[in-house]
Amino acid sequence: MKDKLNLPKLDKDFYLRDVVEVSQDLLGKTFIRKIDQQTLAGTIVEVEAYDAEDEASHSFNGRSERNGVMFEDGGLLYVYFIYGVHYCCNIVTGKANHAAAVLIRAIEPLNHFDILAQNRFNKTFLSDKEKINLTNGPAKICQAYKIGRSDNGTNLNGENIYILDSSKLEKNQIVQTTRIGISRSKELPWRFYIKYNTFVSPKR
DNA sequence: TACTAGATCGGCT
DNA sequence: GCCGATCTAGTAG
Repeated sequence: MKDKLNLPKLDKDFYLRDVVEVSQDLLGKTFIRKIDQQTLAGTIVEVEAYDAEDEASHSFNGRSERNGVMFEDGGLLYVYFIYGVHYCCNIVTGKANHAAAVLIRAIEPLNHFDILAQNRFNKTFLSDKEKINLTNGPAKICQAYKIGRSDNGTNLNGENIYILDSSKLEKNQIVQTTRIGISRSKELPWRFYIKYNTFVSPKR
């Protein structure tokens, strides 16, 4: 566990690549969120890619106040607010003006379960169902790890939020499917998750 | 287990 | 006005 947190950060070049490549390579990597003097860590277990020429992407209709971060160089956090209730968190990829990002859909917590539980359910003793429900969806992650509007645009080479490098998963550990919860470009197979992982989001 | 509604903001036509 | 890269609680079966 300690060892796992001492790995180097992913460098900027990692993020400057094609969004579908980056999304798959993010699976199994360790996400770090420092807040209130604590280092919260979790493994990325489910992602979706959203590309520039992709009708389901927020960037499809051009740059705006909201999606501006997507048009920057890769390696930034894009946080958006949706349904009047939830935040979702993305990793910006590719070079500037190629607006693409990876939606982080599920994380397997590695430490500080009590803090995550407090953030999500306002209590620290959870049922088995609640334990799974901590971080098995994009908005749940943001609630558990306290990611919100003010984190939009955070540079992942900084000290606040970043992702650690580790060896790439084998292809046979990754499942590829269509994306969830969208109405356009439903046919694109750009959702990826770690096979058999308990924290992959439930089907809707 | 399966479906449905409600929450409730802000971006965009 | 409309509706969304969601989640939860409720009801019915």
